[in-house]
Amino acid sequence: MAKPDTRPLKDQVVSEAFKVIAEAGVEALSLRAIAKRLGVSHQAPYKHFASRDHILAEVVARSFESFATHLEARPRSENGFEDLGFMGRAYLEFAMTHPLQYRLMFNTALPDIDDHPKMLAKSQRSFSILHDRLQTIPLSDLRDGLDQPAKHDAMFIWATLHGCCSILNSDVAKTLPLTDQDKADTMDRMMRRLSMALGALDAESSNGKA
Amino acid sequence: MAKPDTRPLKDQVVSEAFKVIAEAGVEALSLRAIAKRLGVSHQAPYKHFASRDHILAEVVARSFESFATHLEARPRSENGFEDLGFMGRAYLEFAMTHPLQYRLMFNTALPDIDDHPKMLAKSQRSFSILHDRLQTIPLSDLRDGLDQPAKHDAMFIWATLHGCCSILNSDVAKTLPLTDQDKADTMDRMMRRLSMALGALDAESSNGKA
DNA sequence: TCCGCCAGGTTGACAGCGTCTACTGAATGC
DNA sequence: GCATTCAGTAGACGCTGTCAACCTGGCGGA
Repeated sequence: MAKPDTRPLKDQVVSEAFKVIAEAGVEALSLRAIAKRLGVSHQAPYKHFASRDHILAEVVARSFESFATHLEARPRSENGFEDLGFMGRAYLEFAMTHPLQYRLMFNTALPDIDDHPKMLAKSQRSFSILHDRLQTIPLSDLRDGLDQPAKHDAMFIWATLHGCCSILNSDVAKTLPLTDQDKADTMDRMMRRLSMALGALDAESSNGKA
Repeated sequence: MAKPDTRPLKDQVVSEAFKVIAEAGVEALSLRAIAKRLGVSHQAPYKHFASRDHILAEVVARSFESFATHLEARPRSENGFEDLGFMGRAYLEFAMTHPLQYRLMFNTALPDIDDHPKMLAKSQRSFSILHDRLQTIPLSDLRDGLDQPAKHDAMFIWATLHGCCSILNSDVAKTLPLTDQDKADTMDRMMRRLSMALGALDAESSNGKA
């Protein structure tokens, strides 16, 4: 027997929306369905949120928060490259275990950021975790004369990680004959190639961990 | 004065849907709006498509087709690595000039593939262009014992390219202070890091083209 | 020539959606 | 004790995709 939820309706709405999106994706989010499930009229949520987008922004912000928390909670290492590897693993882990939440954050047409400063702040924090970590790691110099190498390398690493899980979780991947083992292998190889790209691993010296 | 479109309604519907998606994204696709714009009743398209998803699948298939065509039309090189580089450029080029179409193919919840074999075939062709090209290039051996290295390396390259333009075009990127120059720089650096990852470029020898 | 079929168009209806407006009742402040 | 404000309800509007019934012009066969 479920105990009745005594939290303010505002919190209940966000929780319920979060649950719906995690289970069925953002397309399935319906204000009226949520209101019905919470046992209130279809207009009640409007007393707490100006529009559907405002609820969505709240869920997105919350998703970024738990994503950042997951990254911070990775195993730590004194060795910068190893630590970066842990972060990469944590990134992939989150994306593969929370695919719809991940898709919501990175693959969706989000509400206008100007209207939702909280969402903006939470999303920026996720990127700065990666960027800050990179600052203290001696990556191989590419001598391409860019003035903010850490920023571009952060983008590169992010892009690779994102691309990997985004593709593996995408509908397009379903069009390819990929087993779960294939996916795991792809992630492993990607992590090794990533190490090579950053100058942390030679082709010759690699038959195990990065 | 626009000449009246004399093609079968079926073609007109697909063209119009394609146009809407390229201009305003898949969320803006409305059957009734299309019918109105074509000057027919809202039910007319149903004589040619079983549902909205069937129209969508047609547009997706067409998008994959033009994507593959764009990849095939890249400048060619006898040098395998250079040719791969051209392909990467062509990939980024398409994604940056057709952002909504790209997003449709790779970042959208697509119609069920089992119901749309044509869409499936067109999407597989895009991947096989990359995969086939890789087969004849001597990439650095990672000695990780995977039995289909080309497949996993194709996934890696695809993931990196996809991640790059997916992120640069995503709404999340708008939350970061990125100028157009930054984006171009990120793409350049990514292409160089990609070369390094594949063993085609040393850190020391790189201050120009890959 | 007439009949029937049928592909391709029409109109009308339905449920679901987000959102606007108006109303109600309870709590709060002066 | 009255006014204001907050939280929730109820109904309507226009939009969506989809189902059903109806109409119509052209074609094939008798």
